[in-house]
Amino acid sequence: MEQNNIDLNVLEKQMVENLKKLREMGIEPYKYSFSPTHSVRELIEKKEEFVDKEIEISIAGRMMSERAHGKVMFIDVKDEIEKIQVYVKKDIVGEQKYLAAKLFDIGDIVGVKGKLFMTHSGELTIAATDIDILSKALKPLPEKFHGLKDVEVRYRKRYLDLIANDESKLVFRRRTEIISSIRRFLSERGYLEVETPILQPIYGGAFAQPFVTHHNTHDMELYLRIANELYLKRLIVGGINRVFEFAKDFRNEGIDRTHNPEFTQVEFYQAYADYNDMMNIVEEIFDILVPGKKIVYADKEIDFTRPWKRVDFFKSIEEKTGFDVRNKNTDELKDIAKRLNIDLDGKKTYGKILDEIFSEKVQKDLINPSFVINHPLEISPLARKHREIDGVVERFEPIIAGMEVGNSFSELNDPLDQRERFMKQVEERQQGDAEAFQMDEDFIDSLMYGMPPTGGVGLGIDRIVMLLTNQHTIRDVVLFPLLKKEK
RNA sequence: GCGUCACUAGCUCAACUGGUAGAGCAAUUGACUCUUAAUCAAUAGGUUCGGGGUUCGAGUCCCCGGUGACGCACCA
Repeated sequence: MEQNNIDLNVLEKQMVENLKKLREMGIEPYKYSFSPTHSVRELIEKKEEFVDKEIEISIAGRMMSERAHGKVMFIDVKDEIEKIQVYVKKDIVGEQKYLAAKLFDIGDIVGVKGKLFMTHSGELTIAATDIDILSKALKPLPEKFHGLKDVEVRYRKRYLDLIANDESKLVFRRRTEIISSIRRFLSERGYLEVETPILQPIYGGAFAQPFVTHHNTHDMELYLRIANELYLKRLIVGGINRVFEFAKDFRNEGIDRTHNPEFTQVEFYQAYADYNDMMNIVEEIFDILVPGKKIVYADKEIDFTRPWKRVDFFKSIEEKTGFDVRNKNTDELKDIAKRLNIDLDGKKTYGKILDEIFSEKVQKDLINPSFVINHPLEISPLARKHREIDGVVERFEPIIAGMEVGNSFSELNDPLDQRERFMKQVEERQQGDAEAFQMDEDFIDSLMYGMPPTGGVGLGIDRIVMLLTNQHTIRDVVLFPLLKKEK
């Protein structure tokens, strides 16, 4: 304790000093509980019921600022986002309480009892009959006017960001509302919410490198899931005909504006549906999320009016570039990419080159919500072959503001075809593609018992929240984004 | 992983081509019984991210390291 004091700066010393003085006055600065009669928001909403009435109300919250005037002081108390002014008058609360209140610091958690009135300047205010400290702060808050701007501190100490920046708190409230809306939508349509393993002995369902961990008792390697697709499909086999899960997935990859190593997806599967049905459902979900149809994201207006544009993978490339990239081999694709001035850098595989051409020439310009449909078979090992077009699968990706926000297929339910696709993946893995799939015999086994025709969708929650809150980095919609260790 | 830029008081920011590190808020003391970015007067607060170097002299220039932001790569 004594040693710690050496590190304290002047402000912190002062706050510890105030704590001691309060204890000397017989006031315990860390109370066990307090029962506010109202939230500040309730008082603001129902002020007519209370102003100038003989009704004693109480609130609790954090002291955000203080204006002392001799024998009177004004304190702003904030409980969630809403703030209310408290009028503390020596004549009303008494000498002892007033002296104690003077020892409170900005940042302290206080409980206030009193009656509501309007000041001469028209501000809703509690005339305190009693004010008590509930929890003493020992470090000063960020400055009141400019707030907290240092992005590193905002991410490392999110609590300070939430205290100082209301916009930040609103983003996270909105995030929860979005998740609740989607959950309600799916539940109302008869989808069963389930939980599937995060620790998986074989990972799959997406192209990504996993985080690896170890179970001591069984002495086995486990992977943090990169997707939950293969488990949800097992449940479809089991006769849970509509199923969904909000899942934290983990991918051992780089971090940028749209990628955090752990992120949230909702995946949902519906038996007897195909990808056309699933496109309609995705549109319906956004009907609910964007009731006004239009939003502004990064200064661009985005119109969610249905139906969204369908953009055929190969046709759109041909329209944009004049090149038909179907049925080309890897070398031919490389040549086309070169002629289109696309820098392929490290990209070598067939799928990666195709995807790069698509991203550069088509996807970037898809601002209004669009479904990219009918992807190449080679890059879609879990999607079933298109019913009419050769070489492509029944798959779509919703693209909004140029950003991929999901992925969906008519699910491959032919176990023999699935085994072949896995074999191809295993070959690519052997050729050094670290993101290729592992063989999953247990999953194929489940398909052998018969999976109904099924449509499945995965939606990236973080990116959807970014869009709907106009945030331009995933870190601003994830409460505790991954950062390096300090020091 | 690579490149560019940033890091100064608790917070938000200054400090010209190298020349005594400053302001506002927050804090302390005093005045003030309807203030609200309260006001007035005074006081205190710094390992300029860390380490090394160049120099008479480094917040400023050079090197190494740390953390972050942005871009690139990875994430088909």
